[in-house]
Amino acid sequence: MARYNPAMTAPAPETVPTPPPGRRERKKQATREALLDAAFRLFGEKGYEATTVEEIADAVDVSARTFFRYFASKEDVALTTQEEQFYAVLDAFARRPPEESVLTAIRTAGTLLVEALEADGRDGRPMSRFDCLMRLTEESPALRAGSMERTRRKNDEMTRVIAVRMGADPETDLRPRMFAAMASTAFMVAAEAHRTGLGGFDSFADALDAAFEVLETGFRDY
Amino acid sequence: MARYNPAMTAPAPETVPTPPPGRRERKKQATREALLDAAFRLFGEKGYEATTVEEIADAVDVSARTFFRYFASKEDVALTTQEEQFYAVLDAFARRPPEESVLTAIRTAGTLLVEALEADGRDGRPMSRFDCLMRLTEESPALRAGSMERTRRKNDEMTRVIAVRMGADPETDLRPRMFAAMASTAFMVAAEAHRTGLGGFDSFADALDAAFEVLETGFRDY
DNA sequence: GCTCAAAGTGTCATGACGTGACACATGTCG
DNA sequence: CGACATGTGTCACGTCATGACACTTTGAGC
Repeated sequence: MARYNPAMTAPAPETVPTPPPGRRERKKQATREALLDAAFRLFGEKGYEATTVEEIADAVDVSARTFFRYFASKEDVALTTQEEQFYAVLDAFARRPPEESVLTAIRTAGTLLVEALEADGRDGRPMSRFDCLMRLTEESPALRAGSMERTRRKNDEMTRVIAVRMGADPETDLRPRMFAAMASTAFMVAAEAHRTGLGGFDSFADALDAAFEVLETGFRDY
Repeated sequence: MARYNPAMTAPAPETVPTPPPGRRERKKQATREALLDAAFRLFGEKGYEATTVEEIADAVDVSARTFFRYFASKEDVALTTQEEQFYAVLDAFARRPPEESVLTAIRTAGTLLVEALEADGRDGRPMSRFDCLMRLTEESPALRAGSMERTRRKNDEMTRVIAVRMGADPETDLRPRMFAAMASTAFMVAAEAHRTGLGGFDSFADALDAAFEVLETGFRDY
């Protein structure tokens, strides 16, 4: 497993679809970011359940109603980050060299990304959203539930990409879907192991690697 | 689980822990059952989200406050059934002959139970809670989320039982936990396939068998 | 049978999440 | 500037969930 991170994504050179964002759009983005920041700061200080939407909105000096125009729910503001991370993994997976097996490609893509995220949180930074979310997910069953449901929905997309690599039809062949779900399972078990200290892994990346190793070895011979 | 079908489990001959349930206890059980019945009837008629706790309580002629003394939440009343089914599988798994592999034992236990549940729903019965719950879970993301989170929590118990069969230490060895999670995954993917018609399985049991077959075959060679 | 304590229930109040309606203000563009 | 679109605040409402307290039923002991 590669241990460091070779320049991951060369963002596809898009055909300048950037109509210079006007003041309105900029303000919107600023508000959104401010809400995210306030939310994670408060979540970190008081916990997820104990933080109310009103507090988040107040911290940014907008009405609670406005909060809900940016995020569908309190859960949403917490899990948006995770959603982005999922797409990062999906993207990295799709870019792995085609000669890699499905499992190897997912494993590599996932591990590299997690390592990058973890490195990001070090060097005295207050606490990355990644780490914060990890703690929140440990603390709140409701959030965990939401997180899993989102993962499940995203698995449709993962399934399609896997099916392409396998040359299988995801509508009739259960394997792509099962593989996607099994990979998600590896992530979730690794997260749980890391959060709760189970297995004594030093990092999420280590736990994830161990989880994938189990997938690699298989289930049959026990 | 069957609405009737008295004592499918030969209850371990316990040392007469049955202090003849008095009128109080009987009334409580009756209320609980009535709430469950009303809930599933309304859920079936109007859907999960559209049914309010007040309606359920009214249907049984108790206050909404009382409802919450029987069930922690609306979700709870819907998923209690599933919880029982989980324990049925866990129990059946634990009773499989010790020479069976972990995977075979889970697969057999799960498939047998699902077949029994499905058979239960046939022959003109209105609609078993099993089927109803399947539909609800399809319809409501919130319920699905809750269902998965509960499954995840239950996996701790499954992990322990698997660890025993493997002779492994669940605190340091990730495998039992991963196997438990993978088995749950098989159930969830099968349920999804069955609900959405994906793969064209005639029954949940068929879908489940196919999902387990993927686990059996493994992930490595694709 | 009577009394008393425990357990179950109803009522009221409260708080948080989430949404619809409508008016206001702030930007965007001709 | 003026017209229009878009974002925001305010108000009202419905639902879930919980705490507090009082009232009733039930079970147990005498």
